[in-house]
Amino acid sequence: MPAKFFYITTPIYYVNDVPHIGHAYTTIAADVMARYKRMRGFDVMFATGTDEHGQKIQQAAEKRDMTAQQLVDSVMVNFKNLWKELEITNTDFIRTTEARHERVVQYIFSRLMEQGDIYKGSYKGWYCVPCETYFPESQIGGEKLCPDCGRPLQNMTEESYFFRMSKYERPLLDYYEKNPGAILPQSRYNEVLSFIRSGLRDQSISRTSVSWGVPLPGDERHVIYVWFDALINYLTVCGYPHNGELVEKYWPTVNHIMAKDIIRFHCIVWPAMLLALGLNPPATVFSHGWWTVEGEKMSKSRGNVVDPFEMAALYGVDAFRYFLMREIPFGSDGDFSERALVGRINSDLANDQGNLLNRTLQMIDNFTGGVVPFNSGTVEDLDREIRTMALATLDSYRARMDSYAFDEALKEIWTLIRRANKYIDETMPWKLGKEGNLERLEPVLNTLCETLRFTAAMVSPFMPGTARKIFDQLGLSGDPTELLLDELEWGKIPEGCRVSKKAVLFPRIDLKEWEKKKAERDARKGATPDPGDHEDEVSIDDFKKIELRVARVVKVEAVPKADKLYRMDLDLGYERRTIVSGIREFRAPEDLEGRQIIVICNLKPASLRGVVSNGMLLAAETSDGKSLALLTVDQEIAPGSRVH
RNA sequence: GGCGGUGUAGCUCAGUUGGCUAGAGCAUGCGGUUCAUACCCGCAGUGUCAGUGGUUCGAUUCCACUCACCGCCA
Repeated sequence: MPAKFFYITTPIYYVNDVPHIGHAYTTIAADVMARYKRMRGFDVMFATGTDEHGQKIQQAAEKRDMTAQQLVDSVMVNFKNLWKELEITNTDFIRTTEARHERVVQYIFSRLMEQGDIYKGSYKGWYCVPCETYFPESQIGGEKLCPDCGRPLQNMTEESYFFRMSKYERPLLDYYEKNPGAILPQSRYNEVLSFIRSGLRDQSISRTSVSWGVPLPGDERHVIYVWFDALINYLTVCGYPHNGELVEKYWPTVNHIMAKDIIRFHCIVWPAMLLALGLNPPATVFSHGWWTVEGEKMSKSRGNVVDPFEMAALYGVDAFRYFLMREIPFGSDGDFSERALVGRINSDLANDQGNLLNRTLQMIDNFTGGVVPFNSGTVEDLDREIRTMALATLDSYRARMDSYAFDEALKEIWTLIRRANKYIDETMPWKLGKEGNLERLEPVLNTLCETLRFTAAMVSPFMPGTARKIFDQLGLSGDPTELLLDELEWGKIPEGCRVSKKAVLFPRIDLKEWEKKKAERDARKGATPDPGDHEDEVSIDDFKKIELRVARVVKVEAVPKADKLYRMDLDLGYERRTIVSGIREFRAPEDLEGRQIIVICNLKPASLRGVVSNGMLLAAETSDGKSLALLTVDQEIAPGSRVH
């Protein structure tokens, strides 16, 4: 049989960030696919890693008074540890600061330069220094503020090397038109194609303003832009260019998994680079959705970032993995809530799956002396129906897995599990046992054990630990994560297989108790708020530039079509003025009118939802954004008084 | 503004090329069962299938428009 190869990757994660649920999700999905492909007989290469270059890293290191290398060395470990904790079976872990990688980046750059796909030019545009990004005119408006962080943009002209991407517009279109499955889900495919059709421009791939990166061969004033550098990791892992054999085996099969925010690099820039190198574009680029948390966008400033280490510790690695893969279709956005996770644990894992194993084992202990009945008794239609269903489930499971429909694959398994629970009620093995009807009891219990064996096999890419426990308790030898699905046959439980009932797979979580503990955890988290980012030092003169004054709130009304905004009329003594503030969700108008507040008077006016705001009030907000306190004065003072 | 998508049971969603009484899981109510983790099994539901109009013998499914929300546009 000719060997089958499969290469799957996660993005390399930027180390200027602690690992969160988003990283975990991508990597778990890739791991599930990698494990599944191994069980289909593929020789799998599975790579993840860290992106360690770029200006943000450089700046973060300076702030902490360490070298960039020291910083990345220390932070990178968080990712490695998480993957170990989550039982990720990656075969490589690539860091962009490794020599093996930098060599490949420089090789590729030089080669593309030689063949005329890279040229030197200059880049002009509006640049945000902290975000390391140029923004198009269409996104920045008249204020020239960064759409991400709100800070002022700089009009920059920078000497830069360019990748001749425009040249690959037609070849890319040809490729995608011939390979409609190369970008999944389909909605992303459509987006990418319409983007390419609107015309491709050459891509800037170097920076002179940054020093932490791969030096550009032949022009040391430049550093290679992080994205160009980062994408190449996929080839480095594959042994490009020196290990032609490896490239030949794995590269044609490469699947890139990532979140939807970075598809353009993966579906346009990267495939164009590959075409330039004479390599095939990725076989599949799958972009999945984003998780909100308890219905809200996850962000550091809100303080609602989900820590995967914490979730795994609280609920177990398998339950966490199961939830992420089951809760939403791969490709869609979804909401992460601990309550929903607990719901899935109780209903799917404890009641349906865990209980099926538990009650089956108990009956084997009670009625057949702890040994799985073997090839005996009278098999009836009902037993054959279960067998047929298990085999059909295995088929549809494979089809779902092959198309990344993880949630559907799991639903297929659970339909079988529910059927098996019903089968117990239909056959009433406990009654057969008490009656001593072994003729009927034995095939029934055997059918149940076979069903459990099948479900363990199918579930093992998602929940490897659980699959092993099921095998262990059924008394089966071997590792379910290592078996081959295509060789899975019904009726192969060996003679004399002795079960050993142990702790239940998933204990039911008592909701009342859980709520109490959750409240305690939340309270503890609130006690030490996340300080967020700190600002640079300022001089007293800087501070004096900010004109703070006491104002009396005269009138407050909601801004139409804006959930969060108030239009507030203020009395400053020497004048009246209007400001717009985003505190509607925290205070009612009657709680504000008549109060004295602190206002920045010399803030540049800004129009919010069509209302011009001439200043800003001051308020304190917790890092989770859930509560807010207004700044005021501790006794009445003339409106307009200056605050120093 | 341009292109694309979504709107179905209390919640999360499935509904193939238009056709039997519109489905699943969770949650709710009632009944059964006792091997089992107060579990499992059965039954019961509720739906102007976003709205309006059109094509058709027949529309959740096709077409047009309206409303709401979302994605992409370096």
